Formats: sequence, C-alpha cells, structure tokens
Amino acid sequence: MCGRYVLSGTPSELSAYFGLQDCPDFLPRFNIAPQSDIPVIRQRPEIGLVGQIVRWGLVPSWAKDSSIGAKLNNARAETVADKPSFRSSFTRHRCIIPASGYFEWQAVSRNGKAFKQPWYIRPTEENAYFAMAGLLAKWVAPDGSNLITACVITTEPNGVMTPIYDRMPVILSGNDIGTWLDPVNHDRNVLIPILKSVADETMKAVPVSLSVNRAGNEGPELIQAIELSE
DNA sequence: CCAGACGTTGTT
DNA sequence: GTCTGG
DNA sequence: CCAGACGTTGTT
DNA sequence: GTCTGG
Repeated sequence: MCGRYVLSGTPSELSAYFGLQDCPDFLPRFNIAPQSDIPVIRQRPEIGLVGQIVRWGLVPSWAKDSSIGAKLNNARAETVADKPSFRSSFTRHRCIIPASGYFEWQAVSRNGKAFKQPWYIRPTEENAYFAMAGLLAKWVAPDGSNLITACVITTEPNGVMTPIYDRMPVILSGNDIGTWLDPVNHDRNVLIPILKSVADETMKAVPVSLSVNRAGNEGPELIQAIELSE
C-alpha cells in the first residue's frame, strides 16, 4: 500500500518536472502521513496541469461527516471503478499525487521476534518524481465549507516490492499520466488497464531507520539507507 | 419497498 | 449518490 | 502507515 | 480491540 511518503522538492521543481501551469506553495516533507495536506496535480480544462493542496484521506460527497476519510487513504485498482466510495471520483476526479519516494514496512522476524523493517522506495533516476495515481472528492460540510480530499490507488507489487510487501501504489509514467489526468476521459476500458505496477527498473528500495515510524519525525535522515543487521 | 452501508490493511 | 441486504 | 490513547468528575 | 492523531 502506500501509507507514508516523501515530497522533498520545491513547487518550482515540481512545476518544471510535470509541466505545471500553476502550483501553490508547499514545504519539503520527508514523512507525510494520512490526514496531512498534500499537493496533488490535476488537469484544468483550458488551462492545463495545476497543483492544488488537498487532504489525504478521501471523503466522498455523500458522507454524513468527514471521519470516513481516515479510512480511505488507499483504493484498490482492482475494484476502484465499482466501489461506491470511489466510483464517481474514478470517473470524474482523477489526480496525480507527486512523490519523491514512499515508505513501506516489511514484516520480518528478527531474533525470533516479529518486527517491521521500514524501506524507502525511490525513483532510479535522480531528481525524478513518482506520479502516483490518485482520486479526488469534494465534500461540503454542514457549515457550507468545502473539503477537498484525495486517496492513492494501489495494485499488486512488482519485482522490487514483492519481497517487501504485497501491495504498492500505482505509479504512472509517460503517456499514461496524460491519459489518467484527462478530465473528459470517462472510458474505464482505457483507464483501468493503466493501473498496473510500474516496471522494476524505475525504482530502487533501501532499508531505513525506525525513525520514520514516528509521524512527527522529519528530515533527510529518514531516507538515508542503513545497514541491515541479522 | 426501506434501511444501512459505503474501505484497506494486517492479524487471528 | 448508489448498492446491498432484508 | 505507526503511535498512542482509550474516562468522568471536580478543581485549578 | 479499536479509534484518533500525526
């Protein structure tokens, strides 16, 4: 899955990489947790690609209160087009969630004890970004205010992720990014097939320290590779 | 028909 | 809003 | 995702 | 065990 990630670049770097027409300000983050405000990329008709800050944790428009968002950090690619919580977002409100990399926890046994080893997964290419496939939803609070939220779509693991975990975020590349973001594209026969695990060569995984476990911790040391002891 | 759920993950 | 269960 | 709390009453 | 907060 994808429950913690990194976006360490600046708005101008992100704009240059993805060709954004506009991007709000944001700070570099090394430990982004669900319920955080995050930058996403969407396509505006007549304008092009733009950045926008939304909350991670999808709140569907029909929700009675926003608490359901705490559960909807991810959506499964296999069912996203059909589930009531995601269906309309899949048809109309797709986005890219840009990431410098993401974390995954590997269940291991060390000295006979269950233990979770965190890994950092980043693009093979330096200074590149992952374009994670995401969904958006707008929820209107009882007081009339709007809440825009997002979730990350997950799929089966590729060869890099299989030893670590049995799910991974959908990462789009090349033409698939434009196809996914095109707001007039409502064809599930086109959209569903691009939600596959990305090629092994595009990513590398390194083990990192347990510091990342605590969501309040921040800083580049969180993505520093460590030596694994037996 | 109305009522109630609507999700993923991991763990048992 | 829309689907499932009763 | 993981970490940490999980409660009421009354007093400061 | 389950929910909330980060």
